[in-house]
Amino acid sequence: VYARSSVALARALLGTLLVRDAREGRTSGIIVETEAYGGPEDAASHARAGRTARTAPMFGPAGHAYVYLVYGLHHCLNAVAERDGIAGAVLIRGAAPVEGLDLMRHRRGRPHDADARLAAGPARLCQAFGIDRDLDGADLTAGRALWLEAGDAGALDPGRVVTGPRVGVGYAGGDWAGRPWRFGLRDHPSLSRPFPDLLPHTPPGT
DNA sequence: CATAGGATTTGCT
DNA sequence: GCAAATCCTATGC
Repeated sequence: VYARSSVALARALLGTLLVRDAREGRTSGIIVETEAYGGPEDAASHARAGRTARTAPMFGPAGHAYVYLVYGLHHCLNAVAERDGIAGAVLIRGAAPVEGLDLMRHRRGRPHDADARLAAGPARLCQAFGIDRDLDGADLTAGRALWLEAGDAGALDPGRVVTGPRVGVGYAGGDWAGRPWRFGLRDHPSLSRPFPDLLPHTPPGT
């Protein structure tokens, strides 16, 4: 299921249930926003520098977690795609909380946040689900600490799926920053941020 | 070995 | 709207 292109996997993960089992309890949520990242050819991907100690999981077998620390204080969760030896991963950017909302709120330490915002954003999601680098490389198909369930993904309305440019990758050259590799459910309250309005395509520089 | 910068979030102006 | 928080990685000398 995971051993396909990161773009295909990013689209497919929408509507699936992300489940975290920890000592403090169980938390889960429906994934509503993802982003695809490629291999060394993708100037916006961590794999752009080739295989390193940090990015090794991206080059490993599909269905494992790639968790990294960003800006020195936030964690982000990816599901590894592509076959073993080929780099590719899907950043999980937002989920609609289903189970363990109290635990999520406690982990977040922000009692007044709306339910839908508890895991809206890649770093908020990791904080709400209690995900850190201890889970880097974890097997998401083993069903132990962290896994994905098909759930009622079939109930997802394909007409609600929208795409757009990936977030925060403006440093990437060429057309990499502009590729519509971000996927989400239109107008969902648990998006990290709105998708840009779909406008008629205009050539660059106009 | 030194240093620049980041797949973010939050709080203040 | 802007900048701080904060640390690890990647790169260059």
